[in-house]
Amino acid sequence: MSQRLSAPARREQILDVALDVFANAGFHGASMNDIAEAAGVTKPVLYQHFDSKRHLYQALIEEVGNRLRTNIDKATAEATDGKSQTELGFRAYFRWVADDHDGFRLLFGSGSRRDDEFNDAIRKITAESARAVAPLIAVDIDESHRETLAHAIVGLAEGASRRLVGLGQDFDPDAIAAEVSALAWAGLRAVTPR
Amino acid sequence: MSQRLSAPARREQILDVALDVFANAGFHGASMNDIAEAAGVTKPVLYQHFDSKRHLYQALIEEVGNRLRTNIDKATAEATDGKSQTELGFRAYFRWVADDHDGFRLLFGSGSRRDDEFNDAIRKITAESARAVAPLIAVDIDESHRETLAHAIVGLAEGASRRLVGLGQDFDPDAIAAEVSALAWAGLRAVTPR
DNA sequence: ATACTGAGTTACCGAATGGTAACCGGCTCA
DNA sequence: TGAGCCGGTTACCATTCGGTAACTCAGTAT
Repeated sequence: MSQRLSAPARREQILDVALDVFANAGFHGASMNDIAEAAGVTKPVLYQHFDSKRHLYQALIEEVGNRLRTNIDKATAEATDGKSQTELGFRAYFRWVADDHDGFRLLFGSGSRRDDEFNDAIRKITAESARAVAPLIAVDIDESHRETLAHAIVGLAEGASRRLVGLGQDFDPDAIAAEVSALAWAGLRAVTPR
Repeated sequence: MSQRLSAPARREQILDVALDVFANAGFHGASMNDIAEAAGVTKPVLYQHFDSKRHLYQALIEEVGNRLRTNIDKATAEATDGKSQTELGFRAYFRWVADDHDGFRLLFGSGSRRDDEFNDAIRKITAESARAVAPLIAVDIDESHRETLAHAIVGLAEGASRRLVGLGQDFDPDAIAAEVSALAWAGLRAVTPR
């Protein structure tokens, strides 16, 4: 049945397959047997590459998080002003969502947030996005409120994406990004000092 | 140890205690024994009031969802124009979050989204919020995009709340609501027909 | 030929957990 | 006073699932 693969190749394949399985069934809903079967091997093989189910899951969160981070960083690096930074950031975000539905569901789908260890990893990811957003609020405002608003903006993208992914259909990320970023930018400009 | 309660009283107490336990440990992380112990009874008592663990959880989602819905509906009923509708809606939302941390975490914390059945229940709740938001986008725009933007706005509140609840401290819901609703309203006004 | 390497399998264990059958004991009312 | 209602308990079962020890077997280098 199963092709014999080199260790690194098998590891990659397992990560690939596990993302699919976890995204669809969740951490608790997916058993190691399920993943092994989907990968065309047996359980002990998984344990040759990952110490535990948790480690496998954590590795996935890490990897998917990196993909997201990298995409956004690359996209916004070119921007000079806040407005285009906003536009490019959202575009990168929605493009990522559009072609990594499984990744989105793994991180934000969720069920990952239930576990303290996983939740921390995911919070780190959203916190990074928020840190990129915070400076776009130009007005003088309480630091803690600025952080909260930044997280709200991140939630904006998440809320839209959850629906889009939930619909199951493909969507045009650039079109969505244009509208959402327009909303976000206008909103950010409207924040006033108290 | 355990006080002898009437059936309806016990049922209420179980719901109360279960919300606490589930909110903190998640659906899978909390065992029926945990809940029974927290309620000061034994497992079979739970099964006298709820058919299964899932039914108990579902009942909680339903109840918490109703509280949220009711609060928002009551608050926005008095509003005449879109702007104050937005303000009052967000204020009701954040007030609910502020005094029902456990409820918020149960619905959006989450882990509830992992299960199809639970996810549907929660989607229904956010979809209702979105339906209230959608008419605030006055411009002529594709219906599906309008829906997506409405969900984005709901995500706005969720994103802010998740951070606030995550910090573990109490917060002033009205202050947050003022800022977030200002952001949302300005953002909604900025959506342009394509 | 032989011995080694390393990917993969079979078969199993132990713990946790959802759920249930059978029983208990105090209160109330005829 | 005794029957029965009802809230509650003890003790148990069945199953799932993470994790592991021991083994197989093909290729390869000597």
